[in-house]
Amino acid sequence: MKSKNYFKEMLKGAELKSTKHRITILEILKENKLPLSAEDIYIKLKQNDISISLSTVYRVLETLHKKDIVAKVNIPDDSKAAYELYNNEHHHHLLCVKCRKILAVEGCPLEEYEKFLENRFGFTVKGHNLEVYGYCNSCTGY
Amino acid sequence: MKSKNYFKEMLKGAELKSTKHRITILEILKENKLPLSAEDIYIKLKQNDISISLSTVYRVLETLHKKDIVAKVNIPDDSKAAYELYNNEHHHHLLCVKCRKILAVEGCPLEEYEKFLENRFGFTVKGHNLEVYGYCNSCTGY
DNA sequence: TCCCAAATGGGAATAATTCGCATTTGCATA
DNA sequence: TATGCAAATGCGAATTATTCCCATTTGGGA
Repeated sequence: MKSKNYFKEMLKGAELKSTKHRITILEILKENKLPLSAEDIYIKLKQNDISISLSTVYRVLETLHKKDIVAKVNIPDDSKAAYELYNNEHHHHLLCVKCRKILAVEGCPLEEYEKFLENRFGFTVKGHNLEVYGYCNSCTGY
Repeated sequence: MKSKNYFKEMLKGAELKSTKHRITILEILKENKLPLSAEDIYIKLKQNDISISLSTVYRVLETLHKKDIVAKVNIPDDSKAAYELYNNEHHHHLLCVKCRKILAVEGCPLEEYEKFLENRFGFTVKGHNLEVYGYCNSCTGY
């Protein structure tokens, strides 16, 4: 129940009402380390007998994204958007193009690069999207 | 006219027929340093009085993408895919979230990181998507 | 030149996401 | 604690981007 209050504060800080749906979606995102699509979340909600509209799921995710509470992730060669909490530590994903498994890797190699961009181009970096793809451990060589 | 033959060879190497449409699309991509959407290309073709179907533009781009001739680029907060030639030097984009201008930056900060991923996780890196967003020179501070 | 697999045209179909509007709800204030 | 209203939601329709289907055309090898 701690996270519920935590999320309430988070929403208040973003000037958003804390609704049951928003908090539940945040909790689902928190439990899942990997990015989920709107539909993934919708299905999980239904499985927990929570009545919600798919539009609402989209709206909640988009709202939270605009407030920089959730990240919108583009998985290569996947037509739908995925979302995850900007919680834990900043990380990136390795996508296996064969088995489509996603591996999260803590840390970020871009800090220096972003400073370079600011100095060299006067560009104020706000964030970045980085997805690495290739063959995972099990799929290498096939 | 040189590039035409160059593209013919490129297509032959990829076991693709060299059709007028494919070559024209490659030439459009070559002339434009920045990523273009399927529709952008379609419009450019129409402006040059070239009759083509939008489906064909999509198909050509997707085919060239699968053969690693063109890159499929995800521009943050843009619903459509963009494409550019895997020609010139490997580079990345800075997207200004205010004026939506895109700046290409030569070079890549990820070579070391990819080696690290291979060693640490046994992941065979095939490629990556990196887009940096923020405020450009002119929009900083507003 | 002939042939056939591959490429294309064009409209219909699909998938993901957004919109419109009526209803409900969170929360600030009385 | 009750009230009012802006914000959030439900739900079906609309929109957008992309893919599919199938009849027709075309590139390029024999």
